[in-house]
This record gives sequence, structure tokens and C-alpha cells, in this order.
Amino acid sequence: MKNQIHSYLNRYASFSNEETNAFFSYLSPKTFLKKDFLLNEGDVCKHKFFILDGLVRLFNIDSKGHENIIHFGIEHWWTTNWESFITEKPSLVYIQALEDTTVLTLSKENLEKAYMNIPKLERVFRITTENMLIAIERKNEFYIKMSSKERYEFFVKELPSFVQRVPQYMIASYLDITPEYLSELRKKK
Amino acid sequence: MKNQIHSYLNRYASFSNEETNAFFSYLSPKTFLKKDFLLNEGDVCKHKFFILDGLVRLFNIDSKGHENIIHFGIEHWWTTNWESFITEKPSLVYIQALEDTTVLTLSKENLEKAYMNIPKLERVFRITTENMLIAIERKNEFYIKMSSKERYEFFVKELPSFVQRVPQYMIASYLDITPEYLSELRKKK
DNA sequence: GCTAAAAATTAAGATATCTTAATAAATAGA
DNA sequence: TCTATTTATTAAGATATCTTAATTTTTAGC
Repeated sequence: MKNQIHSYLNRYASFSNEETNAFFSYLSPKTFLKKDFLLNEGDVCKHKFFILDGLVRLFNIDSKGHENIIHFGIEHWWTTNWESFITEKPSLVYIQALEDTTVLTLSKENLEKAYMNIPKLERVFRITTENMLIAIERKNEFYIKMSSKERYEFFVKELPSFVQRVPQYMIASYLDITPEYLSELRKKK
Repeated sequence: MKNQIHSYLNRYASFSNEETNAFFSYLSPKTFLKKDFLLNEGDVCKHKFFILDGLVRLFNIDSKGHENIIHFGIEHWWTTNWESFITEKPSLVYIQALEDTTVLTLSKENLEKAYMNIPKLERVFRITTENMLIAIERKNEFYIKMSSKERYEFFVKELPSFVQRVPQYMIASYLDITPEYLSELRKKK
């Protein structure tokens, strides 16, 4: 567990064991059962979650009562509702475990303390945020110009493990396709 | 000019005049005429641009020869092709001035030096990157579930100055609508 | 002010995707 | 193993959006 954190930090700057320990002390492990909510709509998101094991989805419910999945999160990803976490406004989205999921939670309070005590962390999170930005932009660019069918094929090719672990109707939601139409697309193929 | 930078930096941490000057020394001003390219497809993006005055678009050209606008950039925004800048791979996109545009350029080399000499900058860019992430996610969430018509109305409401400064067919491209269909939508309204 | 180029509109027909509603298949819990 | 619940499929009709191509309007350069 501490190893995972140590190697994570050292990808972007050099951290001594003491520094890793210091950062680790700001984290607390927590387990969520399948279907538990890591974050509820309306609550302020006070944590970042580093997923050690499991799978979560971030979604909202629109005016028609439909769930729209915005992201999935899996092992070794940080997940949070950025907007709520940073602005401290109530979350418009839910984060829910799709499998039993173990995370390390990092509160905003602790994160600010960590930045103060270990300034090098600014660099780590600056870089990981940049990487996230790239990932999101890349996804957008691909997805915007692909048809529903192409999006699905791309998803299956790039993220086959999700196809195993996530029900099809949730993948449809993530790809912004109705489950019925996705079903048709799969038949045609 | 230096003022703009000083107040920009001090939004996120406290910088002395000396520190601001030090950062400023890493920047060089440059002017692009309307239609000039700040970045060409195929080139590695070696700079971030802080726009002092003017307007640019970031776009690519798809397999059918159509231009797809991904972002606009205006005064007081940083613009760059993140993916190419960070990974140092050839850019898949163009950045082009839509008006005569004055920028401060910051090379990757200088940025790394600046991070070394003024570590507080890590914090500034960590925070601005987070803000960008929020902005992109917010845009995605809104846009994904809006119809073409709603997207256009939202754009007009939120960014009226763009409607003045950018030709309609480019707004259509940004909103992922054909110019013909946007024209119909405007008529119906 | 005139002309060429760029931008916007119009309209008809084509297509992708959605909606609804019913049914079938798969899965989880007792 | 059985039953209830969840998930996936099917099909018909509706709709949003695109494609193409021609026309009009606006803008920029001389």
C-alpha cells in the first residue's frame, strides 16, 4: 500500500522514505461495498480518493431521471469531483462503487497541509493534473468526431477490461448512446 | 504587461516584485497577424502562449478535410497544445490567430528553468491546470446532454463576445454542428 | 465604389439515433 | 434450484441532424 504511493510519488519528483511516510500519514484507507456511495449529490466533495482496488463510476441524474455516467475510476487512479472539491460547492454528481472498492482518502484539509509541509507535492499534482487534462482532451477529440458505432468499437479496443467489469447499459451511458441503440450496433457488427 | 503577469501570479501565491521580474524574464512577446499560425500540425509545440490581446483558435483537419475547432483562446488565457507540449510529440492540431494577436511566449525550456528557480510557480500552474480541468469538464457535462439548439443558445448566452468576434461557421464547428444546420436553428428561433 | 472572395442561407432528400413498449436472457439471493 | 430482479434485445415509428448543391448576403482589397 505504502509502496504504491511511494512509486507513484517518485514518478514525478524524488521523495525520500521520510517524505513518503509523511504524505502517507495524511491518507486514510476506507472500504466501500458494491453500490455504496463515495459521494452523494448535494454534498460537498471533501476528498480525493486513490483507488487501491475496485471500480467506481461518477454520474449524474438528469431532469428526465436518466443516469449519465461521466467517468469510471479504477485501480491506481485518483478520483474525485474536481469541481466540488476545488470550489467547495455542493456536488452535482454521485460517485458510486460498482464493485467492492478499497481507497485511500485524502481530505482537502490534509492535502493543503501536505502542500505546506512537502512543497514538492505541488509538482506531483501539477503534473498529474496536466496528464488528466491531456487524457480528457484526447478523449474529447476522438469522441466528438466518431459515430456511436466507432465510439463503442474504440472503447472495446482501448478498455477491454471495462467491458468485462461494467454492465453494457452503463457503457452505453458513458458513450452517450441509448442502451437499445447500442444493442442494435452490436448486432449489426 | 508586467502588471498583468504580476496580478496573474499573485492570484494563487504571493510573489515579490523580484520574483515576478524573474518570471517575466523567461517570457518573450510576439505578435501574430490575422491568419498566422502559432503552431502548425506536425510540429512539436514548444511554447505556452499567454494572450495579451487578440483571439486564436485551436483546430484540426479530419480525414474528410473538414476543420474541427477544439478551443478558442482570448486575452489573459494561456493557450497551447497540451498534449504536444507535454509529451513532445508532433502536434495533431493547428493554433491560428483569428485577429492580430499579441502573446507572451514561454518555452518549455524556460518553464522548466522557472520551476527550478521559483518553485512557487509549481503551485500557480497546479492551480491553473486544475481550473482548466474544471472548465473542460463543465463544458463536457453541459454539452453532452444538450441538443444542438441548446448548445448554441448556451454559447451565445455565456460567451456573447465570441459571437461578435468569430464567424458563425467557426462557432458551428466548435459546437459540432454543421453551418447549414446552425443557420436553420437560428431561423427557427 | 467595384469586384472577388468569404460567409450565411435555403431547401430537399438521406441517415443516424432516439423513443416507446414489449419480450427475452442473465444474474443474484433465498 | 426457483424466483425476483436486473440487464439485454428486438422492432416500429419518430426526430434531429447531416449532405449536397444552389443562391444570397456580407466582407475585404483594390
